[in-house]
Amino acid sequence: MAAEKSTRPAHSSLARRLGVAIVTDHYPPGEVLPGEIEFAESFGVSRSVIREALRTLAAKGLVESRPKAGTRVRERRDWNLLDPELLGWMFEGAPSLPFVRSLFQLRMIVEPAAAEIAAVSRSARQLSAMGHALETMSTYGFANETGRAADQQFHALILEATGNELLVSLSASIAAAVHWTTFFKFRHDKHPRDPLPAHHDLFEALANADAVAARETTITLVHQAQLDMEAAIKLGERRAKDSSN
Amino acid sequence: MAAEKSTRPAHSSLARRLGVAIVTDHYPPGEVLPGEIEFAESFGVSRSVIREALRTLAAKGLVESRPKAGTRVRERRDWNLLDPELLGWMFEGAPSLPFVRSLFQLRMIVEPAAAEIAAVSRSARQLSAMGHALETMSTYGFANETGRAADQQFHALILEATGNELLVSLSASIAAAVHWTTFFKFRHDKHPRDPLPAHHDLFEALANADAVAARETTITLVHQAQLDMEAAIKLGERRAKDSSN
DNA sequence: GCGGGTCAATTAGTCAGACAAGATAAATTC
DNA sequence: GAATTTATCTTGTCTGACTAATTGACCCGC
Repeated sequence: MAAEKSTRPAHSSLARRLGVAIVTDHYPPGEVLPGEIEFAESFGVSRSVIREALRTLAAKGLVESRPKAGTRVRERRDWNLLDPELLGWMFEGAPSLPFVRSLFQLRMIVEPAAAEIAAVSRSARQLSAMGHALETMSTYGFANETGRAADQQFHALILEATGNELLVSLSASIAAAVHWTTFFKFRHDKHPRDPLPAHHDLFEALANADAVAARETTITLVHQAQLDMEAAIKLGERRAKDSSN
Repeated sequence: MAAEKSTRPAHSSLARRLGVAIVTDHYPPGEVLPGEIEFAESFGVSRSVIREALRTLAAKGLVESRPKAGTRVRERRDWNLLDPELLGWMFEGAPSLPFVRSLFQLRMIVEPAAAEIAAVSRSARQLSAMGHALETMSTYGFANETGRAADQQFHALILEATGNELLVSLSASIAAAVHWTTFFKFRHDKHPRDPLPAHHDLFEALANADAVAARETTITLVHQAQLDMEAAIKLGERRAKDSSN
């Protein structure tokens, strides 16, 4: 019934569908999925398709297949939660408050430290690219898709400036999740605090190669995002409760 | 020629083989892999096996398949470097110095922060489990497999004590890599500095709920591991150069 | 009655061959 | 020479069959 992705391989759509079903606890950990033949028929696809979808999920640590034992959902602690795709699936449903707090705690650890490093190792070229992204953000704002893209670009440039590819990878995962949280946020509340001034402060710190200021401004930036996010979640929960009563 | 895993699915072994080949730059980014039929024949397997292996790699961001265009290796920045399996593959060959430095920089960011959180939120039960792991480490040492397992257990408990599942996931990835670096280290140098005293200090800080001390001792712990690691790498490089001359 | 070993049933794993769909590159036409 | 059409090449999907491994039940011996 949902608008399926037009020209996307069936195994890919199916992997996504099953992945979302698993992370939303439709198939709880420990549960054994139906056998491949039966499972394939229930989705109207061939066994090959189901199997390739399961391989994708297995690669992300979601499931585990063994002959005779069948395919079972692995414990949540075994999931590769930092997989960008997996994080995206998490935000398909309404993310739980503890999970969002975990996410922001991680951001609060990683992003200030990254900004600190970037402040002393950023190149002039990267700095100018950041300036450009910042300008685009100022022009379009955060409600606009172009503006949000510029925001992500801005943060991606900071991470890239650290010269640490693991930090880049980690941030890419976080960014994937943040993209959804941002969308989620603006879906509920059209007017959160304006994050633009803080971005300008951060840019200035990076331009001045001021590591301490870069750390501080990033902390306020993330903290502000967290407040907006939590407010949006609580608002969403209140609305859900109202409509159910 | 290498001792293949005995009873492991062919698609899994193949995924590993191809994954290692890609991360060791045998198939550089941008390169188009041979067609599935040809590729399958060259490995003596059927198309299904090759396809499922490629799905696994695609799930980790290593490759990308499109009809007619073929399957090509994606740019390194698109890889999910924090995938535990992928990280393991990285350390199949000799890891590059910059990569190892990235890894330790990340550890230096995450682990002290995690220890700080764990110091105030660890339960009594977790604390006693840590004590037990520490004792096992003291008994068996780091050259022994049991001792190394206890070391990993010790650090896993700290992360678990943070109550942040994303940190747990991140650390699981790092631990996977550290497992290899430790192995790599002891393969070259039988007698690095003894990390046990630092572990005892960390345990004491956690027991006292002293966040600052937990952070500090973790920093020295990671720093020490980094020094040992870099020495081992340089020693390895020197030996490689000597034997090639 | 209980423990261990044996055997059969079930399920993932693998194989072969075929057709469909889509994208690229070549060929053709204007 | 450029745009359009055609050819073909590769992944995607399906079918149906066989293989192999694990599990769980059964049976035997203690």
